[in-house]
Amino acid sequence: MNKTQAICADIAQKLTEQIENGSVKSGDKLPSERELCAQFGVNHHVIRFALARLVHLGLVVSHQGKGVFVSERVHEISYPLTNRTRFTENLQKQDVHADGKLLGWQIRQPSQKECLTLQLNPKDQIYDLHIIRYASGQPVSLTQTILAEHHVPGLNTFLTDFHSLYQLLEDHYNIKPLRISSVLQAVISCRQDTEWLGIPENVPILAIESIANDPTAGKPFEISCSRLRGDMCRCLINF
Amino acid sequence: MNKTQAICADIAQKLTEQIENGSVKSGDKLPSERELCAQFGVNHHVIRFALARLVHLGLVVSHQGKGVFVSERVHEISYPLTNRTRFTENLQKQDVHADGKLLGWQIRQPSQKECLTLQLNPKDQIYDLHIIRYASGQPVSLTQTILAEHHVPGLNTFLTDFHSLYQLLEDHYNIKPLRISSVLQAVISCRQDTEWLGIPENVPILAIESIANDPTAGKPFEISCSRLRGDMCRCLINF
DNA sequence: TAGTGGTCTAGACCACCCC
DNA sequence: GGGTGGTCTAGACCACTAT
Repeated sequence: MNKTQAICADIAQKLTEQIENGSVKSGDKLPSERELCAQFGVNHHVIRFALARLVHLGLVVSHQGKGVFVSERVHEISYPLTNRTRFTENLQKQDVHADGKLLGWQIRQPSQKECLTLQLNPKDQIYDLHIIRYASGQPVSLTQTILAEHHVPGLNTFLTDFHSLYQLLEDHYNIKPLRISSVLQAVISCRQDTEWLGIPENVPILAIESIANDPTAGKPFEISCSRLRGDMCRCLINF
Repeated sequence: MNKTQAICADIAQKLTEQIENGSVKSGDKLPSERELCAQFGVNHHVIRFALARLVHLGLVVSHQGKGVFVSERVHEISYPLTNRTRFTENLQKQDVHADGKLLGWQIRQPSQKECLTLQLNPKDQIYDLHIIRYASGQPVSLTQTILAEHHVPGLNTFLTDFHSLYQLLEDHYNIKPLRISSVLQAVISCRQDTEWLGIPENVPILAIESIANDPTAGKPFEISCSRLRGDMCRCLINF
C-alpha cells in the first residue's frame, strides 16, 4: 500500500536491529551523521529523523560535538508501590544508593483543589517543596510535595541540609505518612524534565500523584506529584 | 546562554498557549502549515517540527489531506487497579460502554519465562490471545494474554464470539482470576500501537504486566501484557 | 582547526481529501 | 484541480568538543 515513505523508518529499523543484536554495543559511538548519510545514501535530515526515533525509544543518547552513543543499560529501578513506600528505603533494599536534593521551596496559599484534598481553610498556608531524587547518583525523579504549614511548623529550619523528606518528618515531627492513594499516568517529558533529569524531550515519563495520611491524626497530610524517568523506573504492585 | 534555536520551540509554545487559553477550541482546525509558515515567517519544516511537539503532547491530531485539529478532550478513563479489576466491569461502573475484540490467537509452546511464571512443563502448550479493548467505541488498549492450554481446554471453540475474556472464563470454566501482581512502566508508542489504537508514534503508553491466579487452585493462571493509551488512561490505586 | 551534532531555509514531489 | 499534510534533497550556518 503506502510504501513511499519507507526510507526513514527503514533506517531507524536497521539501526535499531544493529543495537539489539549487539553489533554495536552499549556505550559505543555510532558513525557520525555525515558518515551515515553516505552509508545510506540519504540526506542529513533523514538520518536525524531516524536517530530521533532511537532517542525517543531510549536506545541512544546524543551529545553535541561528541557523537551519538548507544545507551548504557541504565540500572532499572524496581519501585514497589505500597502504603509505606519510601524512596530512600526502597532503593537501599535493592543495594542502590539513594539521595534527594531540595531544588526549592516556598510557603504559599493553597489552591482550591489543594484545600479540598488536604481539608484546609483557604487562609491556611502550605509548604510547596520541589525535590529531585537520585539513584546511584543518577537523577530519576522530580517531585512536588505539598504539606500544610500547621502540620509541620518551622519546617523551613530543617531544609538546609535536606536528604530524605520522610526521614526528616520522622526525626523532627515523629510523623510516618501512610500513602492512601496513587494515580499513575504515562506522559511525555517536558522542558523541566529535560533540564533536571538530563533526558531529551518526547521521552516517556511515569507521573504519579499520591495522597498520604498522617496515621496518628487519621487525616490527609501530603500531596505529592512525582515524575519518574520511564526508562529507569518500573512500578511494582502486589495485591 | 543558548538562545539561537528559540524559533521552533517558541512557535510550539505560542501554539500551545493558543490552545490552552481557548482561543482555538477543541475540535477546531488549525491554520494550514502553509498559512502558519507565512504567519510566523518561517520554513515549512520549522512549523512541522513545532506541530510534532503538539502531537506528542496530545494537544492536536493531524489528518493528511484535511488539516491539523485540536484534540477533542478524550474522555479520560479512570482505571482502578485491584486484584479483582475487570476491564468491562470497571468501565460500566463509570457509565462508559466497554467492549473487546479478539485480534488473533494461537496455541504455541511457552517461552522459558512463561514456563517459569505459570509453573508449566516445557512441553505444555499455551493459548496466546491478542485483544483490543474499546471504551465508548474508541480503542484504548492492546493486551496479550497467556493462558495454559490445560487450564482452559477447548478455549478455541468459545473464541468466535468474543467480547469479554473474564466473562468467558466465568461462564465456561467457572474461573474468576485474581490479580496478584502488576508492573507498570511508561513507554513510547510503537508501530503496533499506532496501527491498532489509531495514535501517532512517540506518544506515551502505559504498559502493565500482570499475573493472575486461579483462586480455587491457588496457582498462577494468566500472564497479561497491556498497553494503554497514555492520554486516555489514569490508573488508580488505593491502599 | 577540524569534526560532531543542531537549527533553519528553499524548494521538489508525493499521498490523500474534497469539490 | 486545488487544497491539505508528509517525505526527501541540497546546502548554509551555528554551537559544542576535542586536540
